[in-house]
This record gives sequence, structure tokens and C-alpha cells, in this order.
Amino acid sequence: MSATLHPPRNSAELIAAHGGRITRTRLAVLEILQDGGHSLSHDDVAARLSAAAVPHDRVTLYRTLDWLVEQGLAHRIKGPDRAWRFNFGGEKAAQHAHFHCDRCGHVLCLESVRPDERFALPEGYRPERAELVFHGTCPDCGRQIGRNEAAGS
Amino acid sequence: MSATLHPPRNSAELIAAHGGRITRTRLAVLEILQDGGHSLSHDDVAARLSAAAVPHDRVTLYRTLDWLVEQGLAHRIKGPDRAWRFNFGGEKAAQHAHFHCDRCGHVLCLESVRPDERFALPEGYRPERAELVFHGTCPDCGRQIGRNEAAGS
DNA sequence: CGGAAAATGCTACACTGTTGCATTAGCAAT
DNA sequence: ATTGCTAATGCAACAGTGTAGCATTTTCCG
Repeated sequence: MSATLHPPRNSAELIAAHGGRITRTRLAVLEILQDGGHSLSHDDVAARLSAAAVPHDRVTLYRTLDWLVEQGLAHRIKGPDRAWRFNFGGEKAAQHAHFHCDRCGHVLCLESVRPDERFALPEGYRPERAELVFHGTCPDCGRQIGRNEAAGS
Repeated sequence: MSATLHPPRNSAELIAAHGGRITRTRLAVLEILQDGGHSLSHDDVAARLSAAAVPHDRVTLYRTLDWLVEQGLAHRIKGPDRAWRFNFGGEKAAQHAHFHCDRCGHVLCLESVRPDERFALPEGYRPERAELVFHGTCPDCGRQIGRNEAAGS
């Protein structure tokens, strides 16, 4: 069914372990999120479903992504535009920073960078969680720029 | 014309100094942004324009806000939903953090808190700017909670 | 005042996401 | 394997946020 996606056979178990029913869309989306090296928007996921010839519905996909986030199987971050991006893995356990590449538009997780306790807020504020997002050039794009410059403008 | 808004007479000069024409909407929006203690969405601004009986158009308001941001007279930050919030003052000069209150929904500027150079990113990343947003309870809401608890539930 | 350019105010549209509801399909019990 | 309950789906319709195109109005400068 999903010949073009490497199926990490435990997707089904993951879903079942969270008390959900195992469905076509959930399986495919979980695999896509695991495969994708960076965050994917709803639309990106839809495109990959189409590419893998998995029939799907817009609304069902939204609901599937919401469910994965609720269950801690994925996390959601804001993109450069006003669409959410989704990543495999829950957020709770990993309060990490993200990186928006201004060149390719990808959103990457920086697991090793955490806002933590570094900041002293003014009197009265009670922070519970911090969101840290860098903007700039990602390693891939950096390499490409390097190559282009090396090859002479 | 704008009797309910304290008019900081220099709004007009600010606009003129940036080579823009002085118009009803620009004046009113600038004053609203200066008045508002926290970030305002497009819709918040529209509501205040209505309250002040300033006729306005949705699209013009979007364009006015964009223009203010372009000119460095305001800055734009992401809100908890997918609408932008606007604040008086340019971002360039002040790369500060923001605070989303989960209770009242307001977005506040933390001028004193800056991400700066505190973080070591993995090899290859070239950050140009960092966005730091805290979520939690703001001082106002914190005080209210305190009062309610003191008064006995 | 008169004219050029900047802003405005429409209308129409695009994108992202949600709601309601009838239908289908997954899963446990039989 | 069949049955039945309920989760999940698929569809249509809608809501919120923002943008594009373009004719009209306003601002400002001489």
C-alpha cells in the first residue's frame, strides 16, 4: 500500500498504544512525519499522501494531525507564514528551539538548544514555557551558497 | 476628530518624516498603537477605530499597518492564534522578547529581555535573528488570581 | 488652483482551519 | 465469521485573516 514509504512497523503499535484506531491516514501520516527531515505543513503532508497514492480528505488530515499532537506523537510549531508545521515526536519531553531558514523556508528542530532558565523576566511575570525560534540560513543552504561563490559568480 | 484619543501631536511629524502622506487612518492608527499598553491585532485596531468613530476600511487598515511596520514605526509579532499583533515602535532597534498571557490573551513586549548571543547553535547554522516568546501568566492576571485566592474561593 | 502621485475603498479571491452531520470502518464480543 | 457499538471519516458549508486589481479620491507641491 505504501510502497514508497519505508514503513516503520511500529506506527500501528504507537497508535494502538494511545487508544486510537489504526487507520490508513494515521499510519501514512505518522510515517511521513518520521521520514521528513524537517517540519511539514498540513499541505506538505497532503502532497506526500498524494505522492504515495494514499487517498485522503483535507479535514480528516487536519483532525489526524491534531490527534497526533494531542497524543504527544507529534508537535506543532508556527511557520514563517500563518500555517502550522508538524514534526514527529512530542513537545512536552523536548522543549527545544527551532530554526526557520529564510532561504528554503524549512523549519528545523534544534534538539540541543533549549531556552530553559536563562532569562530573568521582570517582576510579576510567571512564565511556564518559552518558545525560541531562530531565523537565518540553514546548513544546507549555507553549503549551496558556499559552492556558488566558490564556482565564481 | 479624535476626541477620545489623546493625540500625541507628533504623529503627523512621524509620518511626514518617513515620506508618507498624512491621512486620517495613519494618524488614528499610530495614536491607537501608542495608547494600547499591549499588542493589538488588526481586529483590535479596527474596533478602536470604530469606537473613536473614525471611518475606515479593512484593506486600508491592513495596508496602513504594513506601511507602519515597513517604516519602522511599528513592529509585528505572531499571536497565539494566526493573526498578527502590532506594537508601536520598530523592531530593528529593539530585538526584545515577548510574553503571551494564556489567561487574558494579551501579548506584551519585554524590552529588557533579549535573546542576543546566548545560544550555541549546531555547526552550519547561521542565525540572523532570534524570536523569543514566553507563555504563562502576566502580572495583571497574576494579581487577579492572588486577589481571588485571598478573598477565599 | 491644478496636476501628479500616493492612498483609499471597493469587490473579489486565496489560504488555513473549523463545524455539523450523515456514512463508513475498526475493533471487541459473541 | 457475524454483529453492534463507537471512533473516525468524508463531504459541504462556513469563518477568519490576509491579498490583488483597479477605479476613485486625497494629499501635497508648485
